[in-house]
Formats: sequence, structure tokens, C-alpha cells
Amino acid sequence: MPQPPRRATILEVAHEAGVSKTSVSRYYSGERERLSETMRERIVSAAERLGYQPNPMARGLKGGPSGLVGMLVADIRNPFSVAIMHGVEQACRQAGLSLMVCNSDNDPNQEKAQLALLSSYRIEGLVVNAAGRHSEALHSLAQSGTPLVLLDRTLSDVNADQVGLDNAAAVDMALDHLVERGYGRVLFITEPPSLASSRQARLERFQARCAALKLPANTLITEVTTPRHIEQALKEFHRTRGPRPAILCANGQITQAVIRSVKVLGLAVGEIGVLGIDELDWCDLTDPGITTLAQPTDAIGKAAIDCLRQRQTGSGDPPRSHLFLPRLIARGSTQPPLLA
Amino acid sequence: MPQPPRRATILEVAHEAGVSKTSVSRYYSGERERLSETMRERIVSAAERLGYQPNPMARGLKGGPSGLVGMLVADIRNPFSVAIMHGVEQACRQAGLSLMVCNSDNDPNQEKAQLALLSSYRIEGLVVNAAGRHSEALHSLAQSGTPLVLLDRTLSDVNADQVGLDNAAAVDMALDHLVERGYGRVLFITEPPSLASSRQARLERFQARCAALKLPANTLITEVTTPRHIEQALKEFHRTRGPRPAILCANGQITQAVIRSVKVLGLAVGEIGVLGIDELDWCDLTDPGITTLAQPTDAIGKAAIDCLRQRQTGSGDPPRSHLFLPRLIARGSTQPPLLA
DNA sequence: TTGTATGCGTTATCAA
DNA sequence: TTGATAACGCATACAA
Repeated sequence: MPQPPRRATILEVAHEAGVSKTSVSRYYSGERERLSETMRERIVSAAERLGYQPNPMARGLKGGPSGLVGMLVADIRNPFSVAIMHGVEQACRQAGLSLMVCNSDNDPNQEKAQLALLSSYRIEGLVVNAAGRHSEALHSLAQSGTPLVLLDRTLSDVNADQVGLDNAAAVDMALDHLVERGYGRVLFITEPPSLASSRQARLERFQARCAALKLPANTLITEVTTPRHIEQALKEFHRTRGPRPAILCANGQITQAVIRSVKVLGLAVGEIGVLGIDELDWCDLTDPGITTLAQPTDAIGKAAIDCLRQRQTGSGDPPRSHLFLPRLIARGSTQPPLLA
Repeated sequence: MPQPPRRATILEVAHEAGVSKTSVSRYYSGERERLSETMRERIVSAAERLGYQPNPMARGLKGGPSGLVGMLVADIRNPFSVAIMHGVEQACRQAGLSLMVCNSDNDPNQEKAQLALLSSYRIEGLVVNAAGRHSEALHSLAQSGTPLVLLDRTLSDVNADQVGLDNAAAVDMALDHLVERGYGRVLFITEPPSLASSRQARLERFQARCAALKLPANTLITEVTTPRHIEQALKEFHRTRGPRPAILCANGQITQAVIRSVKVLGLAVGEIGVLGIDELDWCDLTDPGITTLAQPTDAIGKAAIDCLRQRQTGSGDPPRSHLFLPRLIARGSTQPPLLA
């Protein structure tokens, strides 16, 4: 049995190189400038020989920078979350940071545990993409000095930056597009708007904007896990007499559920308009394609990391909000009326 | 400015409770049994008051169990990877383990860095879902005693368990289904089969099985990023005279690319059969739906964690292989021939 | 049952 | 420019 070959320690490297461990430490702590040429060479070669790599545990214990960024995701199976995550990752790579991702799977207990885990690993910043109401944990984390970035969510009374979609502008773009394509009444379908989340913002803007445009508006608040509700609402909405109808889906999950229900009911997409917030892999594969508002996920991820890095240096600034505009991708699900 | 309130240490708790830090340590190290009733009470209440939580860094430094499992993913945007990850996560939760996920985004350098990061955090096991050929790093990790589980991939000469799809059975099921539905020739489309990966297994079985069945077989090896190749191959395959044609897609990414190309070319899905390995969110939303072989992702994830835990105790056993059968979900893309 | 003392690998403080 | 030494927070062998 090959006994576990311990990883080389800084002491062993120092010994091998014939120098003190302090010097080796300096070499790896970004103080190479202060070392003589010979010293550097001896250290590199010794480290090379022993395959030395600094132990982040010991580093973290001392309180130095960890180079670690945490990300908390509420639902890893949501493609939008994954897209954002990808953006965050790219940004981290460019910044020379490591990213540690935890998924809470929408379980508050799990979320709390993950938060504890991340914070205990001395992360230098946390990107939160979770809808839960774990305010306490986040608060304490923020107060402990960890830079915080909230995605798609605002949290009052906490020193955290916020990055996400300009929900008001997005809803406006959606409604303008629907009107332009000749739809005369709109049903907005959303998951339950939790406190202070972007769902709330979208819903409110929808209602306000429809009122302003004098556009007949309906709203359905439902879970995606209960397709019955959606089918029921669609049936009623479709049956009702009135101008040309369209559905506005508050996010990708809803879009998927709606398309499924529309299929079940045998309704004709396009005739009944469908517009979804969030672009999905398959929006161009259905027949007709689904019109969407695509969020600039890479830019959002990058902005999140930028926020964290700014906080690390000048931390006194008040919380900021970075809002991004979506891009409209028009497809067959919102077609002009047929000239009959 | 509210100065960062350091996290409470074990020493402070001991002080607050009027006991020694050893006792507090015992309390949190699973030796509560050995403490007196009074002792326990004092410790809990003190810890409660100070909001104490053990510092895993310091713990890890000492060499104790970390309760951490790492997972290395090659492409987080692959829905199949996410599905597996979800299964792994559930299993971790049940086992009381924490999961730390790293995505290499198919970048070998990144992959190497992630591996170093994970190993340095004293993970108790690593689940690898990456196609790269970072054998050296994995080898050294395995030899250092860290239990390893390979997903969808075998690696010779390394002490690692393997969990994944029974590729041979899957290909057999696919071909049997296609034949049964009246298809007489098959085009297999796959990404480049890297060494020892499951792609290789599927490809080989496809060719062997088609030969055995005397089924006319074609093969296209392509990247999903170059749809031209797929379109070209589809056009040719469709144009060629012969029995009823079908496409077998080696994985979800290929399925998506194929459906897209089929649409571009204006071919009729179903008339030209399409069967994909891996179930996708939207397979029932296209018209017609896509027939797939769904992998039991939750079971696979659970098996991976089971392997790790077994290794932790009895480590002497030879590497094992856990293979799972897929479930066929028949949809319109593989329909019986029309009676004309 | 409880406490004391030492070491884990690193960085920071100080002295040389 | 370099090196000795004391923390960091915790677990553990050992003593009481």
C-alpha cells in the first residue's frame, strides 16, 4: 500500500533550498521583489523539486487574502442561474480569483448551511443569486466586512451592491413589442413575487405600464410545479372575447411551463402571443420560435465581480445598483396579425 | 464605521462558559457523550450567545475530517452535467457532506488550477465529470489517498471508481428502438471521442452493433460549434437513396445541434428519425417531440457519493464500476412509417 | 470527566 | 536583504 505522500510544506522547501521559511513565504506572498536573485532561484528550484504548493488552509488561518469568491445559487437547474454563473466564472478567471459555488436547491436550511460554509472559508466576496429571505445570515456576513453582491434582488438595510436586469425597462420593451405586433391584451404570468425580488418589480411595472397604455391586463401568480393553474388560466384567457391576446412570461421557467400548457391545450402560438423574459437554449427550436428578452448574462456576471473588487479596496462607498438592458429577440411567437 | 466583529473563537466560548477549550472542542468533535450534562449546557448557551461556529480552516489544518466533497465539472452549461450535479448534491445533503463545485469550462489550465484548489482544501473525495486528459493531477490526487469517482469516463492505471451510463446497453436500446420503428439506416453523430471517454464506448458499440444487425451505418464526428458540418452531413444522408433514415445523437448537445440543423434544412423530423441520448428540458416541446434515452441522473449522483463513502472506510478494494441503464422516452421523432 | 500543552502550515513582527 | 519567533483556531496525546 503506497502510503499517502504528504504534500510538501513551506518548511521542507526552505530546508531543501537552504534558506529560512520566511523567505519562502515571502516568495509566495507577492514579495518576490524584495528577494535577491540567488534566493529566488534556489526557492523556485526547490519548490519545483518537491512539488510545493502553499496550503490555503494555513493561509486562511493567518487571515491573509484567500483569492476565493463564493457564489450562492438558489436553483442550479435554472438555466438563467447557470448562465450568470458562467459569466461570474469568466470574470473570476480574468481577475485571478477562484470561484466556489454552492447550490441551496431552494431549501432555506441548506442555504443557511452553505452560507456558513462559504463564510467560514474566508471568501473575499459573495455573489448571491437566491430568492430566500435569509436576511440575518446575509446581514451578519455583510457586517463582517465581506463584500456582497445581490443578483436579481434588493435587500434593504444591508450594505450590498446590486446587479441585474433593468426590470422596468424590460417590461416596457416587452409591452411595446406586443403592442407593435398588434396584441391588444396581455396576461402576465409569474411565480409568487417574494419580498424585494425582481419578480415584484416586474409585476408592479407590468400593472403600472398597462394602466398607462390603457392595455387590458391580467395577472396569474402560480408555481411552475402546478401546470393545472396555468392551463386553466390560459383556457379562460383564450376563451374571453376581446382584442388579440398575448402572454408575458416573467422568467424562463414560466416560459417553459406556458409553452407546455399551450401545447396541451392545442392553442396556436403566435395567434396567441408569447413573450418570455430570459433566453433559453431551445427558443429557436419550437415551431414557431419563442420571442424573448435575453439578459446579458456575461456582462452581469462581470459586473458582479467588478463590484466585489471595488469593495475590497474602497469600501466606504454607498451601495450601488448596476442595471442592464435586455435584448429583444423577435421570433414567431409574436407575429403580426394575418391579413385575412 | 462598524468595525468587523471577528467571529468568536473556541477560546472565547470556553472563557464565556468558564470551561477549558478542550471541552468545547470535544463538544464539536462528536464527543458530546463524554461530557457531563452541566458542561454541555454551559457550552451550548455560551456558543449560542457568541454565535460561535467552528473554523474549518483551523480544523483542516489539524488534519481532521473536513466534511467536504469536491466536484469538478467540465462544462456547467451542459444540462446533463447540471443534472448529475443535482444528484450528487442531494446525496451529499443526505450524507451530511458539503459540496464544493468547480467548473473548468473545458479549459485544461483552469482544470488543473481547480484541481489544485480542491485538493488543497482537504476534500474527502472528488467527483470528476471532465473529459480532459489531466491524468497526472488526478493520479497524484488519487495516490494522496483522496477517493476518486469518475463520471462518464474511465482512466486506466488509477485507483478510482467509475459511475455512469451503461453505454453499450444504451446504444443497443437505441438501435433496437429505431429498427422496431421501421428505420433502416442510421447516422451516428458525436463529438470527438477523447481517450477513454464514454463517447468512445458509444461510438464503438454503435459500429459493432450495426454490423451485427447488418444495419447500414454512417458516422459523423463533429464539434457542436460548427453546425455547417452537421447540416452538410444531414443533407447528404437525407439525399442518399436507401431505407428509412434515422439520426442517433451521442448526447444532449448533439441533439440540440441536430434539431437546429434539421430545422434549417427544412427536413421533417419523424420522417427522418431522431433519437438522442440524454433527456433535455424541451424534448417534449418541439413538434414532434424528441425521443430520448434518459439517464437516471439522481441515481448516478447518489452512486458517486456512495462510492466515496465506501472508499473512506475500506480503501483496499479494487476500483469498481457502477453502470446504469437509461430509460427510453418514445416521442414523435421516431414514429412508425405512415401507411400510404 | 476535565484540563494542559503541543503542533498543524502559514504569515507578520521584529531584530539582525 | 534575511532570519528567528510568535501568533492564527483548533484537535489531541497526555496528565490530573
